[in-house]
Amino acid sequence: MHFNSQAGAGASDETGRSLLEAAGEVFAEEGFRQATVREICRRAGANIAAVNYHFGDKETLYAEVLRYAHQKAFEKYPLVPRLRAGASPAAQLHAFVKSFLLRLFDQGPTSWFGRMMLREMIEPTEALDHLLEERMRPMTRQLREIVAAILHCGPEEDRVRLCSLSVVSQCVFYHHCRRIVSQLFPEQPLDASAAGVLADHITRFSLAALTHLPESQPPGGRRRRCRRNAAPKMNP
Amino acid sequence: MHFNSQAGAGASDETGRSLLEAAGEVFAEEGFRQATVREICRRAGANIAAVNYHFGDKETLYAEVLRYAHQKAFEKYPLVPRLRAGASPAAQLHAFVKSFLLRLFDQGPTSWFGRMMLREMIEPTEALDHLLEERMRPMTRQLREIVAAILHCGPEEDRVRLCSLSVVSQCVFYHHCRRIVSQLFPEQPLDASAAGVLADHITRFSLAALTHLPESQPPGGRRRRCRRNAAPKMNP
Amino acid sequence: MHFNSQAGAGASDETGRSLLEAAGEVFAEEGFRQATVREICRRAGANIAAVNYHFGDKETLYAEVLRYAHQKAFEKYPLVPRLRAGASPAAQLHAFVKSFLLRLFDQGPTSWFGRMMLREMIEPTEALDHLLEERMRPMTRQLREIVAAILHCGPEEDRVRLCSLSVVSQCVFYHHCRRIVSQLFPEQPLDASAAGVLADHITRFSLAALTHLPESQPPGGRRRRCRRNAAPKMNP
Amino acid sequence: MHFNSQAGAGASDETGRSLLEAAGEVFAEEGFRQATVREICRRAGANIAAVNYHFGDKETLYAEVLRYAHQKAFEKYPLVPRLRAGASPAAQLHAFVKSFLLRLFDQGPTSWFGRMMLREMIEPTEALDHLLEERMRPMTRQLREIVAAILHCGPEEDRVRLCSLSVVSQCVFYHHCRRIVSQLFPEQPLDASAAGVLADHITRFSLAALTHLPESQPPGGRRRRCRRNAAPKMNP
DNA sequence: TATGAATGAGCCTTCATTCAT
DNA sequence: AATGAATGAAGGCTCATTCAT
Repeated sequence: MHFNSQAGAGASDETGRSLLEAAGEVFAEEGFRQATVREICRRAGANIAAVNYHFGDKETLYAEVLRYAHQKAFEKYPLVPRLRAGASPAAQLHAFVKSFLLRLFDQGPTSWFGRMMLREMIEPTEALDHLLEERMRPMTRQLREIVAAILHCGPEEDRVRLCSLSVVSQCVFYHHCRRIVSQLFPEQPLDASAAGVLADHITRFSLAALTHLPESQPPGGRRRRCRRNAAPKMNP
Repeated sequence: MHFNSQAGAGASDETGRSLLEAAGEVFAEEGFRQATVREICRRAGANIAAVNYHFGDKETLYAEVLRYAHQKAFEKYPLVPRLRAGASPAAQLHAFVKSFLLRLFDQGPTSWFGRMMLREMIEPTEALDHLLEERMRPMTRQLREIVAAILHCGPEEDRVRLCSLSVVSQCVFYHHCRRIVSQLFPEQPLDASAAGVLADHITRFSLAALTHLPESQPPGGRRRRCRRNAAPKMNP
Repeated sequence: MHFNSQAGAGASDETGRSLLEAAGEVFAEEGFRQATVREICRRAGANIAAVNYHFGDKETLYAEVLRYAHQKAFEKYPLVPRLRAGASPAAQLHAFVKSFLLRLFDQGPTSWFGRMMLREMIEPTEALDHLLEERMRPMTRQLREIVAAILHCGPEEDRVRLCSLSVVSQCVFYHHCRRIVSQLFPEQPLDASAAGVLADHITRFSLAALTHLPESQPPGGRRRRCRRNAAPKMNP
Repeated sequence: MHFNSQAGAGASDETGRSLLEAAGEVFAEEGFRQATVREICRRAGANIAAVNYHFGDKETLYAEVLRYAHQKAFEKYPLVPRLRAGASPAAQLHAFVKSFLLRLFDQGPTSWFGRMMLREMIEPTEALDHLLEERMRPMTRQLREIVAAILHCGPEEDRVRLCSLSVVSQCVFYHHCRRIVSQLFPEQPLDASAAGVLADHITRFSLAALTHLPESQPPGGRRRRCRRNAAPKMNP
């Protein structure tokens, strides 16, 4: 754990672990810049100099925490939920959305990831780069494949990307805008217990969209069955 | 402009205006807490004490800027775009989404509002309360009415709320996660010029969903017109 | 009133007078250093620059206020209360003490003097010098004469000075230590209404002392009537 | 010494002690509000942040200094000076007055207490409350008992309180008004070396008063032994 | 191996004063 | 004759970091 020590370190990783846990809480609550080393050490029951001693500096600690948080979240809610072989794309989408939401709405240490990512989205840190390429890209790939399967087209088409983002956006939104949504719609539950209901809605909404989306440039042979409503005249 | 003076103030107001503009930039970039009065004054070409003189304190300045930013954004892209009388709900939805996106993706002073709201969502300020109730609620009301018209039901139903949020979530997302999306999908343009394309997609996606949404959890006997795709078996 | 203007000034001394009154309050409450020009101007309903305009600077204003306060206090409670010709020294002492106390315990503008002097005693200002020599010395002279008359000796003797200070000390004390005395002895009234009672006690106490004070070096001929108690053996 | 650490602290404590000493000087000179942390740190040879680190904030430091100053003053000049058993009330009074004066007129660290109390009297701090109740009340109690013994009455009578205050007032006065007295009476020595002379005078003056004080407002028939001087006609 | 002590930059705010009008 | 605007120094305090032990 000690940033100077050789791999394997000493017997007692205890302080380092306490710092990691405490830092998870504080970074999730305050973000990188507003979090203070003092508060982290206080919660970890460690000396004020412990962060610098164990991790070098605040930034390195943050990167470590982000990785740790990601690992925890994806350990509990894996990227690829175990589906029976041959699960339908619709079922896969539902599983994807639900695990996505659970990751964000879970409480305790698991929640650090979602809350830290929130901050990263509007104020990226160097620490994000690695995570994005190594960890996030597979997730987007998976979603694109599910969406492509539903759309019956290749995963690289533009509309697949746009539709994937539309799906993700709904998942992220309920977490991201939780506080404002709660104030504007007090009747809308937004805690962990609501993840199921939200997942159902998001999946249903997205499936309805995906399965009835008019093709931008109708390729010709492909026909939509529910023609009546599917092609809105936007500027009547 | 002076925080002690009555409305009407003096002739010039120049410094106060400079501060407001500079503060808009800085608050949008840094958020309330991380923004520093020093930087604001520096950019405004004003003395370090100017904020205190003109606005009393940092918090009041922030509230003033938020109000100013909101006004600018909604002046340029009004809440209710002028539609021909009797415009179809679909057209109204498209207009709503497009002006929503333009507000967020516009550059210069108009962009402050969206960026400040971003921060407010994860770290609300007292200044938000008033804005939320007075300014945001009408917007949500408008959207609910549009969605309700498409769904052929009353605006207070749960699914109207959920669907409205699904629409908004897509608009917000492209702005909120702009940086991450840009990195994961470099091919996806996300600047102001893309607002049209995004608005088209979001509207098309949402309309497809709204017009084909199963009315609720299919109780079993209920049959959808477009049976094949519309009622996914989520856990096959 | 204007520090630049010729004697006679303009027609409207109004702002200057307001400043003087407001400054009296503030200086009495806060002392010279802690009083702020802002607060003075605020209370006077004047512009922030009014003090500098009318008086040059804070220090000059303070000196002006001190003189003004002294004048007010001694106008209301003159140094030499009108006594019938040939009043006994005891009666004169009582009158001196009482007017001294009234000056200190009076409320409203008259109280400024006592409260400002309080501050001057522990943190003298240049403004004090003039007042001390021109105004205070006559008062001490008067008291010395009264005390000397009671002691049947010349006003320049050491014991006259010491006894005068003992008298004054009691008057000053109840005002100076008002807050602490009030907390330690809540049953002791210390407002303006108590001035009479306090004056009676102080006079009685001091007269008893003065009339029975053992002479440091008993001059021989002079005999004390009440010998028994008057010469305490301090180190038995 | 560190404000977070338990009593016992580290080995050195050197800076904390330096701060305490420097703060004693500065607070005695300037009072709480006008004293600056910067100046304290400068005199202590410590960093500007040292006060915050060692004491948390200026206010806590002040409270600590007040306690420290009190302790120093009463260590050197204890409340109850060692009197031979069965010392006469007069001797006790003299001892009380003398130690009181020595505490005030002593120089160096011992003088902080008196000078800080001076400020507290006209501008009490929260730090005073505790000191007043815990430390000052015993002193007033002691004096009341001495005075009561001289007056041959119970310590709770009104005149005991008034006379006690008359005694204390003289002690306090020479310290409190030192500067003004020195200017008006340059011949009056008021440094530590004068404490003996002043104590003698105050004791003699007070004893004379106490032993010859008319028992109350002479109701008319009541006759004093020393009729000639003791019952002044205050308004002849 | 680990820490209490200390650092100096920087935070927001308030101050008496000055300046252009 | 008078003022609103602006100034720069200084206020207490917090910060991540470093250092000697």
